[in-house]
Amino acid sequence: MADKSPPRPLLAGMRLFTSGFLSDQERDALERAALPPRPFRSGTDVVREGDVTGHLHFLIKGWACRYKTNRDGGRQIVGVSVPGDAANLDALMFDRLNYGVRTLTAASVVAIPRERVLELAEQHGGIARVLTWLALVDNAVLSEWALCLGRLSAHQRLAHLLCELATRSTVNEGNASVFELPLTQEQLADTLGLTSVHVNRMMQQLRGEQLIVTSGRLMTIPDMARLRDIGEFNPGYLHLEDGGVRRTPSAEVDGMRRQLSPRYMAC
Amino acid sequence: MADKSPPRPLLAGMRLFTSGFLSDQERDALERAALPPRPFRSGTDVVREGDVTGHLHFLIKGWACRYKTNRDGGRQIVGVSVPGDAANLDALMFDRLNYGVRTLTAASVVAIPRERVLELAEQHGGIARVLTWLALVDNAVLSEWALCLGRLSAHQRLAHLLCELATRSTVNEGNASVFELPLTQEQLADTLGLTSVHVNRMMQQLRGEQLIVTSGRLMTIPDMARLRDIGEFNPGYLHLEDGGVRRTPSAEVDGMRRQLSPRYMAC
DNA sequence: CGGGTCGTTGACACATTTCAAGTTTAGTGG
DNA sequence: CCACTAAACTTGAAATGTGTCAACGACCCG
Repeated sequence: MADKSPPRPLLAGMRLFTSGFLSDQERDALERAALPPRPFRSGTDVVREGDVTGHLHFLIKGWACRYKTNRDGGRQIVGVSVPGDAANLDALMFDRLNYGVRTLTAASVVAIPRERVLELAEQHGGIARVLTWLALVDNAVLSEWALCLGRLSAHQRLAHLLCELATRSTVNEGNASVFELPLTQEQLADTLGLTSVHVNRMMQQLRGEQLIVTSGRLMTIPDMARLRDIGEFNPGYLHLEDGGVRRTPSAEVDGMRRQLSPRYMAC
Repeated sequence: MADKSPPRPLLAGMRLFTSGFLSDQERDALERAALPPRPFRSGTDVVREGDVTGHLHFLIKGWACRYKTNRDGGRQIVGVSVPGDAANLDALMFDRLNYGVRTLTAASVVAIPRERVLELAEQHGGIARVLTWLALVDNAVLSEWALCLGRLSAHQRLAHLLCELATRSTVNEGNASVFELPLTQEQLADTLGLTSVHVNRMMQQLRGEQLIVTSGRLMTIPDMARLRDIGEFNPGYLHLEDGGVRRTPSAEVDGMRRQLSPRYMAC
């Protein structure tokens, strides 16, 4: 019953919470560590490339992206964050970010001081675990993007990205999908390693094939199955369903068994 | 003083250890959890794409890679592991890997059962922390690769990769670098999102520019600075120097200060 | 009404792929 | 140690996907 009463349901929708790793007590501790939400205009930097930052940023509302630039100004988006996502997990361990974080829409962002998170992770197993889990999910997404960038055609890449964004931003309703896509064609290009001109053409192709229907920012995918097939998109890598390996259930006795057995070869 | 005496210096060279997060006690605990090393021939799968695995794999000797394939057999290498690296951190949290792990040379691999690692992370703050750190480093490398794949020319990409591998595989001696590069041109191509034919041509170009000298598997880079410049390579993202935020030194009092101050805006 | 961002188009240039040989190197068994 | 084979590396010519440049139109917001 101290003086500071934290605004309660700040982090409620965060993937950090919904993934099911945390006890109520752990959620409370994180809520208490969170700073008041901060609003951002669309297209502004939350953190600049190479900044020294002492805070983790979580997206309450709006979209954002991580991006890197090369010498002659080429931009590569290396991550898209939708509401509920962490924007810069790396800040937990690294002083200097090797990417910038920029909003793609107007957004509301909650920061938590890195040191507080590290302390909490030390005290609470669930928090330590969910952080590792989040990092590994980011990893899985980046690996998939590497496959796309390296081995898929422009046509496929665009299909793949649209599938991913549709899947992450909406609850799937049947085989169709409707959602607000805030990325401009140039931003899509920066994500896909293409030119905005070429993204435009590929988008027209997808429209011509009746794979997407657009009206302003609204994107409709009439037949997700077909678009998934084109883009070789399989949502497994997003790990939307799983998560929440809570404690370590039968691990104690199991671990001993495995330790003594020479049958580990069958890993 | 139980019956099982663990082979002691198994993990000694692992980045897990050398990053300086762990106490002696924590190292011991990990050593005890490690299974006996297993030898692999060059070019064999440690874990196949999509396998269910219950073990984390660490490379004691030799090189390996993580790879993914698309529908028509195109392969993309999404990670290269040198001795000391973890090969499949994701196994810590995910039942099914969305990539395969294949040796690039003859190799020796130590496995640790995932459940044991999770238990240990629960009990030891340092272990939890080093795992998160390793995941975030993997992340930083993948982001950099995304930038390369999306926004660098073939010439630059090859230069960049050679710089990275040189940096990771050897101690830097002055401005030159000599190391065994076990990747075939086809494997380089699978890493760079190119064709082996084109990698061949780019390699000849680099040779012609005196940026590299090859003799068999031996790769010599006479002037690292120049090659770094070509490939826009900056080793920061590898996080070879840093690591080892040990406990949370002045964090207690610092954290409080920051919590009360409205100056967090300057993050 | 005016200015700026975003989307669209066309013609052309070029980096990279594809295909289809050839040559060298490394590994294996006799 | 040689012969044999498969894998790795090279080479050239032609095809093509994507980039570049430059312009124009649509739309939004003040």
